[in-house]
Order: sequence, then C-alpha cells, then structure tokens
Amino acid sequence: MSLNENLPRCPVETTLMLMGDKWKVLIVRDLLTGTKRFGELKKSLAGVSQKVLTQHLRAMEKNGLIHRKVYAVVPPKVEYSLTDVGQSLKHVHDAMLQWGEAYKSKRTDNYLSAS
Amino acid sequence: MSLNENLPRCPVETTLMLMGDKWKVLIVRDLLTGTKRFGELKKSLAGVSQKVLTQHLRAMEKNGLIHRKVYAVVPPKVEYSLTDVGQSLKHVHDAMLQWGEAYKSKRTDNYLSAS
DNA sequence: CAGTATCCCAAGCGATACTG
DNA sequence: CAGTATCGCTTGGGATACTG
Repeated sequence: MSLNENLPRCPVETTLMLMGDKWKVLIVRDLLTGTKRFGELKKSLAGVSQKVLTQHLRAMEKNGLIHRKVYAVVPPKVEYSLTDVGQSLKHVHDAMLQWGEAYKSKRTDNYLSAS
Repeated sequence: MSLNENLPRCPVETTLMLMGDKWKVLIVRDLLTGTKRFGELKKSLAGVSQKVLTQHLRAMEKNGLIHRKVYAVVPPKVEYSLTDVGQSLKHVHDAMLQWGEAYKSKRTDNYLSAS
C-alpha cells in the first residue's frame, strides 16, 4: 500500500480522495458480498465502461483498498476482493445504505400523507 | 421536499444520487456545526467556485437536505442550515470521518515500521 | 452580499480497435 | 477474458462581468 501525495488534514477529505466517487462506492458494495471477477463487476455496475472500471480498480488497488489476483490461465481470469482496509469501509457503506432507505421511506410517507 | 425522478432500487445508489459528490459531503460537514452564510461556506470550501457552490446548494435544497433562509436586507444575507433529513447524514459523515482517521493512522504505522 | 449570465477550456468519458 | 491504446467529443467547472 502506498499513497505518495500527502493526505488532507480533514479525515473526511481523506475518505473523499480515496472513495469519493460513485463507482468506487458501488465497487465496494459489490465486493462486500465476496470476491468478484472483472466481468461480474462490469455487469453489476450497469453503465460503467471498461476503461473507467479498470481505472478505478487500479486506483483502489494502489491505495490498498482491494486485492487483485491474476490466474495464469487462458482465457485470463482476474479476481478482485477487498483488503482489510477495504473491508472496513463496510461501516461507511452501511451508513449510506441506511440513510438511503430512510430517505426513501420518508418520501413514501410524504407522498401518502399528501394524497 | 420533492424529487421527481424515481429513486434507484439500491438504497446506496439513492444516497449517491443525493450526496455522491465531494462538495455536497463537505457542505454537510460544515453545516453539521451550525448555520452558515453563503460567504462562510465559500470560504470554508477552499477551491469551490461560486457557480458550483450555488448549484449544489440549490440541488440539496430541492432534495430536502438543507434549508435556505433569505433575509430581506441590504446587502443581502442568506443563511443555510440542515433540515432534519440533512442532519441525519451525520451518521454517514461520522463513518467517513472515522474511516479517514483510521486510514491515516494505518499509513503512519506502515511508514514507521518500514523505516 | 449573494447571487445570475455568459463564454470558454480541459479533464474525463464513451466508443472503437487491438492484444496477451 | 481482461485488459491497453487511441481518438473525438461532451460537459462540468473556472473566470469574468453584471445585478437585485
């Protein structure tokens, strides 16, 4: 793991630097349920291009969030998984999950009460 | 509060739609410590342009995350604060804060042990 | 002070073609 | 299958000027 640039003073900004991107959050979401192959991730993250997915996976690997395991087979097989550091993002993910659920149900309440 | 578009099935994606942006997270961070004026926010969020800050504030207001209070004075005075929904983002913010701190101290440990 | 309006540029992305 | 390389373009965002 290495990150040459200096980290910001505010820890929230540190998190944003490493995870402040839609695709990165969704990659973590998918890998929290277990190891995935490149093709599985691409399929799950509907709308992401191969190029962008690769870029994000490389950045997250460099920052120590995910592990990339290459099998020396033909056709190639590459598996991605979370490192311990990446796994610890579960708390952030869960907080986002719960907030999203609460927001959705609150909207439903408002909708019903307004009808 | 209103959001015309349909929300995604995955609650995490809902959160990303509403908060999946660096500046929005930092706006919440600043407003969690209390009501702020436009100029205070702009100063605190070093690097954000007036245009972009306004855009994000408008979007967050529309989605019910923040409240905008305009005083009928000259020169104008506008105060921004979190709604209850916005305030509930504290959990997400705190999770990001803690993760950023842990990441930073882990890097320091690695640095020291590698020296 | 807190905006809006306009112009303009460049980073980032999609699409495509190619390869170990 | 899982990439890399290249190109062209969209659009987010900066800079500036102006206003209630």
